[in-house]
Amino acid sequence: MSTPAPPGRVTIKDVAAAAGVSKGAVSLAFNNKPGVSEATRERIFAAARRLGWAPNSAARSLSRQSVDTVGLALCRPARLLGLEPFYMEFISGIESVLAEHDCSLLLRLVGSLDEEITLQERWWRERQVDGSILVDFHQDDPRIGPLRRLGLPAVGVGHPSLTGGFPSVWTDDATAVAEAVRYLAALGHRRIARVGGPADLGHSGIRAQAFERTMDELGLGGGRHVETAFSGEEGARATRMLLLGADRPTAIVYDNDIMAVAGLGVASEMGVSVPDDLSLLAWDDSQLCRLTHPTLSAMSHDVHGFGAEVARVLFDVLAGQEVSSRPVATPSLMPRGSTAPPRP
Amino acid sequence: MSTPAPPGRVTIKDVAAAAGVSKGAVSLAFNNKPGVSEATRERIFAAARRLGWAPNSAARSLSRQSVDTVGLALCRPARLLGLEPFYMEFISGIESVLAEHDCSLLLRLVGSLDEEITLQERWWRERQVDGSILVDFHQDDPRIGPLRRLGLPAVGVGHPSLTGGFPSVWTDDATAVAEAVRYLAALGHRRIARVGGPADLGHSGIRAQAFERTMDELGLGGGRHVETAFSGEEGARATRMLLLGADRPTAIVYDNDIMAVAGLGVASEMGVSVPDDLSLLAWDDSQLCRLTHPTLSAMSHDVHGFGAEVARVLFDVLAGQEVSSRPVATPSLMPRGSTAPPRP
DNA sequence: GCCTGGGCCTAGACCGGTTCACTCGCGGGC
DNA sequence: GCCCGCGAGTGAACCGGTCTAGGCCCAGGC
Repeated sequence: MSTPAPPGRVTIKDVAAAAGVSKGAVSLAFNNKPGVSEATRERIFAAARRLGWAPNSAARSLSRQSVDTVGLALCRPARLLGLEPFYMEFISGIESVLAEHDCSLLLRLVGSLDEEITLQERWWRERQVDGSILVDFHQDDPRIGPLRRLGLPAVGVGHPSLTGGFPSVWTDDATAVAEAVRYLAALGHRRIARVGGPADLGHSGIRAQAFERTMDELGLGGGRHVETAFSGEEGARATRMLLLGADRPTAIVYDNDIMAVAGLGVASEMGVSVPDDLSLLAWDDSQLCRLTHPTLSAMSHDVHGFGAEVARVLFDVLAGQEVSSRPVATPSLMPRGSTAPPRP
Repeated sequence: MSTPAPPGRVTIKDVAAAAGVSKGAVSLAFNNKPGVSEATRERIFAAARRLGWAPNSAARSLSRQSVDTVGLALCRPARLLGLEPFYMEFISGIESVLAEHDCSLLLRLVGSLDEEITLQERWWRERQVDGSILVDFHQDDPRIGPLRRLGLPAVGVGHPSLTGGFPSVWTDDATAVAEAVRYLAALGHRRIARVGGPADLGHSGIRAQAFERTMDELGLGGGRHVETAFSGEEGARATRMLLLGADRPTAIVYDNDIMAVAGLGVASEMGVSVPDDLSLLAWDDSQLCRLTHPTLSAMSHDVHGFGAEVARVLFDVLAGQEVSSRPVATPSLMPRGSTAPPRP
């Protein structure tokens, strides 16, 4: 055929010329708006295809005043993130919904919440994002004030009591912790410990409280927790500490999968048999829980769906709807090989 | 003070007016270009700070003809990705370099290489990215033709023989595999097996060849491999198969960490003692390898640095330099608790 | 026959930056 | 005294789309 692609970049003007119409018509055709006849529309598409044209996103963003991009900053060292199956799964859930809207995810790893504040301010001021997803809320999270003042459209991942006015999506961790503890108690465990995240991290705090409350209700005393930073190494250290201490627990609940795996390693290293001498319960239930021996019982939830729901709420926010916070399904127990009645 | 931020969005014009200069001067000041005096520059910065202004990125992209964003599409199911510590670490390495250039990473999970081709074409045609990072090359990778024709600036992660003309960054897997096999042979192992990725995946193919060649050289016969899709489950299945088959191997080399962990679980489940009855060698050496009992010996490399180097090469490409492919450090053996001489 | 209305399409303003050609004022050299 | 050059700063074109106001034409109603 003829008309090889022009040497420089091809713009809407070239397409318009090739189809014998004005720029406006091309724009209408490509945005599926009325105002061009079917025949013309076809001609325009043909010309665009022939020239290999697609609308320049910067130009479109400029006049549309929206960039079809949302931001997500993760504030944990990469070494930990890579190990947490949670996030990739969560991200993929987010993306599955974004893709339906031709929207992109801007991902950034940051070192601290202050760094995230700076980043989000830049993203918003420079209009690099239409809105953001905020995760890992802390008690009195420092991001809330600055970002709310900024007017950044955002959705928070975490209990509404933590997200300070940002619409939120959360799992009911308190109920899930209660279920976990009651299950272990029902098996006959009386000395139950918990290896959690840092207490100032919102959901860790909630889980910690729920743990103590449930233990109290069952008349098992406060129960011990150890705080860690979610890393496998610290999970191992915490487990070692618990197993070496007086009043060794017969069951341990972990705040994520990786620490539970590490705990299993420690038990094996110390010659403590799982589940005979020690029951272990993981959290999140990634595939990792099925790879160990024994397999890990876990509090299981649909992380992909969680991410998807978060994205949906963000779109509601962006559409200007007044959205209310909403919970997604509560994690539920998936018993496997690492939990059993304690040895008499 | 006075001058509260204007109700609508604030633009360069507002800042110019507030500082009593022209738009051009503001632009010069903000881009650290000569043409404005120190005093004026200060006044402009003060005004911008007061109004909370930052240059609109869409507008800047439009006139600069660059978007300061690079693309990365990952083509593996999220369920696997989340488990592979490799990618998050790799991404964080990429970002560490991008951040220095005020550049963002556009990340997308795709389902197939064809989907990736479509995506990259869109990204490039719409100028959503200045360039891309291509990973997971296959033999005769279908992305090469279309994307090279497109003129997409990109860097390939993988041996130059795979990346079809895209400048590449790679680790010398062949040498690393040879080291792994020689090490096991030196311990006294004669029946060594390998659990690898799909053979049509470039680096798996290279490792497979190197494995066979090295086994041959050592007079140990071809050696057995099993192909998997990198998932823990398949790693477990492959291990089970090897251990149940005739001529059970005394050592197994895995293509990533997660399969090695799964292999360890299977050994434990089958009552095969590691390392006494079976040696296991992982690949990548994420933190995971230190969490199991016994700890996993692994071929170790600096994944973060790998990602950083890839980003650096991409910037060279974007700067229009004629760059040549380059290797990063070869993975090297990190012996731990999962390898030992075979029981006599 | 005239007016109305709707379908199709165009011209041009506009989004908010960057950049280039140009002006202005001033100091220095001869 | 005149010219040159340079630093500072301006105005307008430009990037490539979207979108609004309006023009033209034809069918239909009274």
